[in-house]
Amino acid sequence: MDDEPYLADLVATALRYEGFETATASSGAEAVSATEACKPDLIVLDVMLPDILGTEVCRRIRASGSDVPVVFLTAMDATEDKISGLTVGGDDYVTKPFSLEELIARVRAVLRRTKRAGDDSGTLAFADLVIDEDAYEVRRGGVLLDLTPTEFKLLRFLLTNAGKVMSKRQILDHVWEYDFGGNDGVVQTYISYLRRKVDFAGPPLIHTVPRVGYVLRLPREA
Amino acid sequence: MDDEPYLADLVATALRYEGFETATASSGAEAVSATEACKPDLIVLDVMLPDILGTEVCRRIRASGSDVPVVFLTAMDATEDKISGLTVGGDDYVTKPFSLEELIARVRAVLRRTKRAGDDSGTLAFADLVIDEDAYEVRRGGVLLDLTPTEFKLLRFLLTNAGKVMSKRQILDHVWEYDFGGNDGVVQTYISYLRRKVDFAGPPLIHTVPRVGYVLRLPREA
DNA sequence: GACGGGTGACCCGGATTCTTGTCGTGGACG
DNA sequence: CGTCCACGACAAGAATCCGGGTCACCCGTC
Repeated sequence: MDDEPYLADLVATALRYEGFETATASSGAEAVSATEACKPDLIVLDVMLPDILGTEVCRRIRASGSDVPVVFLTAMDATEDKISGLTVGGDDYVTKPFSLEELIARVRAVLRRTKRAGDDSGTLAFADLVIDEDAYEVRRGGVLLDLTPTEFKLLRFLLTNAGKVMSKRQILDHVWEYDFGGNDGVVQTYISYLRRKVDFAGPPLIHTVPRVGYVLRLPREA
Repeated sequence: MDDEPYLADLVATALRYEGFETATASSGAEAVSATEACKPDLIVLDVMLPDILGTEVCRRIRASGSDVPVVFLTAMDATEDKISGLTVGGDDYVTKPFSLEELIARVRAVLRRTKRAGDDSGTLAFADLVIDEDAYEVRRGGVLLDLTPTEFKLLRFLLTNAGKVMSKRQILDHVWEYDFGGNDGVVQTYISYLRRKVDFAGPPLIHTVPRVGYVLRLPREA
């Protein structure tokens, strides 16, 4: 499934954390056979594999008659990868280095799209806060908010974990790219940015739990 | 399982005390083989091991097809494992120095999450006292209490051991970090703080057993 | 070169933690 | 019955830690 072993584990763990069942493969050949054995609902596939290209893996899987959704992991610079990835039947791709939060959002989006449930419209909501993942839009009480990408991902993470206190470290691990080396002072800064935009009008939804972390939740009753 | 022998024993003892069955390994290689032999429900793994990195141990365990949950113990300053907690394929991580109480709470949380029970929502309760670990909230008879982190951990410890008298020493050993150097006068102080907040309204739940310790229990019938 | 997003450093004010000290209680013992 | 002592409750205070905000720098793009 991946060329860097720890990356496969990282992805698998993050997905398991979100309640998905996972299996990993360490080579393209293994990935093909594992797909036939496990009949997965979705495959996360690195383009760079030790034996063959991920795109080739995807082609073989398709050739075997499976239409399982595939999300590619691709190096940032490789613009060619993107093109070939989607043309070979991938459903989406994420460029490295990515954040776990980003990957999981894509996985959910693809699953949502392929399962024609239609009940879930690609929006997340909490109180009067609505996130449209497809349009990359956030509205508070109907008013469109102008967020930077990092702000958007941070808010989406807080929203998907609404009611749960997340530590700065957890936030850093999920929202920032997996090879980010900095400390978690950044999180404070971005919480500050978000508050300015999200809690500008209306009751505050982003709360600090001192020495523990941050939560998205309704304000306490007075 | 650990690089500092006494730490492994400390953790094992604490877990056994909580009713878990435990086995320890003193090196990474041993840990891998012991995992295959014992089929544990969960592994507590120190990142710094004498032979190989804990992350490598985790990788090998995963490679052998096991998806057993792993909780990492990691040094805070961690210049090495900048590749932070989740980045190594674990389900959760605790930074050293930690309190046993904290570690056990994490272990329970991971077990709760991985077992698709879903019925247990992460709350503990005794009488009209309810602790929500996700939201870091405590309520007495529905009224929200404002506790500091240390107060929270102390109350959680008393609650998980409701009805059992815990000595000041035990409390100190479980609630405070394992390398805490102070004396147990601090326990008295925090019991005092807790009483002021928890037993403020309603019958007292925190009781002193002179010369023995403290208990959380219902008041005696008059 | 200008611009905007992202990061890390800094300072301040306030909360939190831990220590110390005083006071009160209850039991032991002469 | 009086005294002493151990222990616990709590108050007060000092040191530390941490959150919030601001600001300056870096780096990419246009």
